[in-house]
Amino acid sequence: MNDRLSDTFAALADPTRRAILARLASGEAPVTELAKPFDMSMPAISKHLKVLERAGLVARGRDAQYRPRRLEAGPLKEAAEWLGTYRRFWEESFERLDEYLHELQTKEGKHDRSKRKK
Amino acid sequence: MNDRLSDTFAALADPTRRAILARLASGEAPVTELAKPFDMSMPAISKHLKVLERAGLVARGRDAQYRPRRLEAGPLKEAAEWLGTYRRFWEESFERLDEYLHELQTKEGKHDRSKRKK
DNA sequence: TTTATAGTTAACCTAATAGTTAAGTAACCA
DNA sequence: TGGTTACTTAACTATTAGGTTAACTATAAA
Repeated sequence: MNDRLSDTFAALADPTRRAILARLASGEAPVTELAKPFDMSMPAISKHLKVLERAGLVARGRDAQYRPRRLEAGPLKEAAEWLGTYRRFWEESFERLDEYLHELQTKEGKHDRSKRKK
Repeated sequence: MNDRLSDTFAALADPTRRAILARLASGEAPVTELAKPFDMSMPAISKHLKVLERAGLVARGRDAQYRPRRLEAGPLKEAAEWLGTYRRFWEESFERLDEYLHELQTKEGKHDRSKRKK
């Protein structure tokens, strides 16, 4: 998995990492603070952060002994754009559902009452 | 990784699988056809398909000895919605870049020329 | 009834992931 | 100077992922 999109999706495929991003959405934070919500060792968090950094989703700052992380949205945008090319498929299914419901409504009572609930 | 979103992102984190989805976007297809573009054994493709199916991205039909796959967009929609909650971040960075460029333009030559390259 | 086509399952290998503990580095604080 | 806080790195372990070949199943076609 060497391409950008693969790295991004792989980074997002973990709830801990998504939670870290969610936290960073409300502002930059040092590692110890990012680690707080998780029942996990510091090195484990460090590794998750490294994954997020390699994917370009998170950047590392420095402030005294702190290494505050901040969100970098570029790769999220790319991922969203990739998904966007499939938008018509989920919109289509709504159209079909719509169509189906409409059909049910207009054909109401014409046949198959026996199988209708209540 | 047991949650839906993790399974979805994990499934998307592989270029072969994304290419399979892209192919399925232009209509359902049997496994042998899906396999054609790849220099990879059939069982490998079978495994990729299984990953896509477990994530709910692909459904399996049957027609004689064929097991045609089709795209299921539901999980793509969920993923897109998750990403959408971060939209303001990539829009914001454009705003900030814009702002910065504007600032550069209006403050041009006022200070710190010494540190400017070239 | 045999043969070919389409696909899956099993068994195996290697490399990467996700976690651990223990030890190291860097900056501040008394 | 010496301790404390905030990390990171190293070394290890267990599990999962992605690939292979070989063998199996199911349907069609001769």
